[in-house]
Amino acid sequence: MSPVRDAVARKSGCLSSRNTCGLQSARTTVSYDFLMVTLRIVNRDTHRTKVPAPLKATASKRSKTAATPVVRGTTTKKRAPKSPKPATNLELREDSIRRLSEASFALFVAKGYHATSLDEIARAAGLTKGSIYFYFNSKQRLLLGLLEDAREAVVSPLLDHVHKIEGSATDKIAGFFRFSSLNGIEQPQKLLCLIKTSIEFRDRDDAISKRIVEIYDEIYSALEAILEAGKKRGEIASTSTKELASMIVATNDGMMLEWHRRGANIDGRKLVRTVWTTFLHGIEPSN
Amino acid sequence: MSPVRDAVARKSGCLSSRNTCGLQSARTTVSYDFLMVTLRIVNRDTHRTKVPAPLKATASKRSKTAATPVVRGTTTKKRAPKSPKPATNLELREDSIRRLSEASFALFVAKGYHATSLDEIARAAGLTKGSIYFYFNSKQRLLLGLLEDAREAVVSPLLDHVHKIEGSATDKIAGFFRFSSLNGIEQPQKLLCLIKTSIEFRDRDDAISKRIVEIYDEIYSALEAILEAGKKRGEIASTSTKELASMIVATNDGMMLEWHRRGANIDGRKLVRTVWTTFLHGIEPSN
Amino acid sequence: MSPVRDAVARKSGCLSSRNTCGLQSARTTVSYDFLMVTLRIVNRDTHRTKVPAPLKATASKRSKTAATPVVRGTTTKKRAPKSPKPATNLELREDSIRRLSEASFALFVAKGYHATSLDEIARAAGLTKGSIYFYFNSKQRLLLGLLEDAREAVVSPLLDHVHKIEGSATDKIAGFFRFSSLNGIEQPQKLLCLIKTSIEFRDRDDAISKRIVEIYDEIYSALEAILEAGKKRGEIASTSTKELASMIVATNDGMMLEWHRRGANIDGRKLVRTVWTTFLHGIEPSN
Amino acid sequence: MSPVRDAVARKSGCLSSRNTCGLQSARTTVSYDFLMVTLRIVNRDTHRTKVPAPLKATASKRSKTAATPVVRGTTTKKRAPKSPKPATNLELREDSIRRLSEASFALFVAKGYHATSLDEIARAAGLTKGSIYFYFNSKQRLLLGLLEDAREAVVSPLLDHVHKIEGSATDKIAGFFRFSSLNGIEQPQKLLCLIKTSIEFRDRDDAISKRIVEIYDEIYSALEAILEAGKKRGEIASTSTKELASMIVATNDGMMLEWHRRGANIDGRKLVRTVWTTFLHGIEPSN
DNA sequence: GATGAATGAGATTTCATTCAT
DNA sequence: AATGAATGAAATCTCATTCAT
Repeated sequence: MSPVRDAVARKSGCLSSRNTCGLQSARTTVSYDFLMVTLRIVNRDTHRTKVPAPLKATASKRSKTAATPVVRGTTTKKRAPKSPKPATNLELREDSIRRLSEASFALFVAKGYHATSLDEIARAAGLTKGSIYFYFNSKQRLLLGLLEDAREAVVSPLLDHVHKIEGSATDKIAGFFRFSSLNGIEQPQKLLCLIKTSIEFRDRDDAISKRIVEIYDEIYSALEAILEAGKKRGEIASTSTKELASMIVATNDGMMLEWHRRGANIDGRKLVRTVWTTFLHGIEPSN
Repeated sequence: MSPVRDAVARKSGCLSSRNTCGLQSARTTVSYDFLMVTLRIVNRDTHRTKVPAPLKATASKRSKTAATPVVRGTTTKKRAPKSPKPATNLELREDSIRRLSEASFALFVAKGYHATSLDEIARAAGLTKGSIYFYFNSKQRLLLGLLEDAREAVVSPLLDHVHKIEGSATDKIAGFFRFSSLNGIEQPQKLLCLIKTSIEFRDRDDAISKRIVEIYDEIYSALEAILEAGKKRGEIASTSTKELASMIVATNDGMMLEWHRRGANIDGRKLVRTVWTTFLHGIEPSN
Repeated sequence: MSPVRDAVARKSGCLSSRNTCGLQSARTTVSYDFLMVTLRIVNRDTHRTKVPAPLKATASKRSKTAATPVVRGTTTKKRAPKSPKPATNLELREDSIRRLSEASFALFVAKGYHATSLDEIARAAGLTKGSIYFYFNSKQRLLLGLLEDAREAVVSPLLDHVHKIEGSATDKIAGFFRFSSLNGIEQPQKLLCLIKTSIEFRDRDDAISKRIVEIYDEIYSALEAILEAGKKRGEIASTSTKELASMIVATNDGMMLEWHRRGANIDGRKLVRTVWTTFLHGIEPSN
Repeated sequence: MSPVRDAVARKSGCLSSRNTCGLQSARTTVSYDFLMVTLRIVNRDTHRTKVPAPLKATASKRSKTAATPVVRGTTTKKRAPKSPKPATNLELREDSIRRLSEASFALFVAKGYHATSLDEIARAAGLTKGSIYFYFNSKQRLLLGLLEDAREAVVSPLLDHVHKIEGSATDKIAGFFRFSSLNGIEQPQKLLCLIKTSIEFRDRDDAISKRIVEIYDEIYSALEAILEAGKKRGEIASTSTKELASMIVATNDGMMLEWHRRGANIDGRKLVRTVWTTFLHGIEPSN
């Protein structure tokens, strides 16, 4: 998609599971960092967080309505630049887009698209409503942009990963599930945005619904291809492919949503393990 | 809740999965009645099926552009009664409440709470916004009422059913899952409303969130009790109880949502079977 | 068109050229009442103006933002009912629609469509923005409604009148011009709204442009039919019919706009006479 | 006004009626060059026609969705120069001003002042909003500048021309009308801008209204002087001078607007002829 | 019991304007 | 000379809610 978005997408990969703009309650944070990968990322972020709004050259002129960015403690009116360098236009641009994207991801995931106002997003991003329209052109396009981000950051890597797996169909499915759930626990924002949006925009006839259907169809297609091949090789019992693919997606999404729902009450890592085990061996494993 | 609500709530359990206000596409109807259990439920429903004139025919006295100064003057003020009998006040009352509840369920499931306006609901019910305020007191209370309905029609029977099952913990869990999924496929409206609402209202601090947490906690408690007992008897490997309970809920909800998402593209019955099998035996069943 | 609008349209015929919601400056008032017809109408209006907000039963609950209706001097918060009777819903409806229509006509004529905000209209009508959306569904539809009003109150009577004229084509054209200009001077609001809108929405591709083109085409068609018939009978020199029709419209509209532009600086009656004479005999009449 | 503006204003008289930024549809182009006078004017224009690459080709470096994070990065920062010569600063300056003026004229005429955004203008001119503020200081000043342009290019020559006419008052009036209408058909942009603006800004109290009143007063004064003199010499029937002047302006403006309204549906040349004839001899010429 | 009128708070969107670079 | 980021005020529009009838 757009190179700019691309540029940002790549960077925003480092959106730590911690960096939830203060919008996700503390409890969820608990279970985020149980995996190696997480640590690295959290570290990257942390070391960036040390930078305490060092150089105010970047700042936006006035942000009267723009309450201080939620993320940062310092209540400077000027937005705290994430990068210490004197911001060029391009940096400014990317920074703003990232702020807006992050805030949107966090809020859309926490409250849903319809229940989130652009004012909230702008405030959380330390910018104004106008800036949202400057970068994205409407609330809808904003979400479409996020979906693209999510697709590139979550779906594509997943399908790429699965594609590279060698072995039986079962291996591939297990690999799919493993990769997806670990990634989901690790980088929940984007995956959750995708899942929640797919639920909120079911059965509509707008651009968002269409894009979501396309994205999910990519996943279904990949899974069905694997299953079909597996059937031909006798690795998979010949149940209905479509429903099998749906079952996989259902388990994955259900797990993410459950984790999201219960927040700190459960341990994401353990939940993943439990679902895994069941998924592979059923609830009567001893059998 | 409001006493009125309550009185009606118990009855409205008979909200047939068919009578979806024309809001759910035809596809779902296909897969509803494929299981024995269905029949029983359908029967419950059927005995009220004297009621002819489904909503569609009655509904929307006025067009979409309702309030515009459009021709309307002489439209019949009285709505066509659903039941042919001379309507007593009580019947009128119950009829109106049922219409509103049905319309709300259908729309909240289809579009979500925030994206559904009271106008839409009133229109779909063949009444006016005012009547919603007459029976329920606000949009929030309306949803709370539906949640109560759903709890009584879906959750209570499920837990009752599970409670009566004799056998190992695994048997009970399997029974839970079986009952829930069949019921869910059969009477999706209420269960879906519960699930979708639980996602839309995650992490809030309002009456709705609280009630949902309570309802889900009932389920978690029941499951955890079963699991704990099973562990003591050595029927369940001693993994974390909480996460095990969550896994069960996740699988169940994920399946419902997936079915909801894919609509006519998959066969609900087959999906349930597939999820079942996997749930019991894992994806490597031939083993 | 819609009976409601119809009902209102018929009444608002008595929208005196004086009753300009205080939005047209005093000067224009000067030249309005120079014709017999005017006098009658002005009288009708005047006698209604005596009614000094007699019964406040009608009133709107609260009109905090709704500044007191511009037209009336008394600064009662409640809107002053134009008719003394206890307002039924229908009366309320018609009254509100009339208020909004009148205010819109006045403001659209005075400032143009784009430069007029709905807030201004609501304020001038003594209602709120919301009520505009209750009766009309958007700013665009509001204007479309006004155009319909104008067509029914101005264009249709004009064409009817011309149709009844017996005599030569020249007689008919003269009759057209006479009727239109007298009416225009008498009831300028609607005709001016039509003319100004036709200029403001030239060359667009929206519903308004289309409707205007249709309305003007009615006029062109009627004129061209007359001219063609006249040519056949040798009453009209065989110049191009289309341009001849356009010339007639141009003279008429130009005169209205000029009167509108110069306001109190010129005498509408005299202007009409002058244009008439020139139109019939040219600027070298002594010849 | 700004001296810059002034300097350029005089030159920009050569804004050809053809070079309408692609914003005026083809039809108008058809009827432009049908009169002798045209040729002279076109010639004036032509000698500047070395300038290749009309706006169309150059314009809009960026697409309509300008500010979205869309691919753009490497677009040439520098606009393609209209003149091939190595642009000095002064040339650049004049070129930019001309682009902006042309785009503004075209858009203000096509859509009106209020309905045209600075973004549209900038886009049509191949520049950015900022540049408008660099050269003009606000949207209002931009229009004031255009009005000055129009006055100098349209009104002054007209009055000069009329002043030089020798003969009776009738001759002068006829000359006024002839010159104005031919010029108007030839160079419609500026005259139309004047006329349309005079309608859009009627009755206001801002700088634009005032300037327009002044400009029109110049015309009225000139006409009234002629008429008064004519009356004294008995060449003009002693009707009211003011209304006579208004009639002349009304006919002229009405004709221009009608031509503007009907676009390709009528032949401007024929319309002018028809209006002329009627203006001189009335609709009963055979008499 | 139910309606339809009306409101006001807040949502999305537009846009003239400012300013650092 | 000109850009592009950003703003804030105001515009259009939506919608839950109130209330007289």
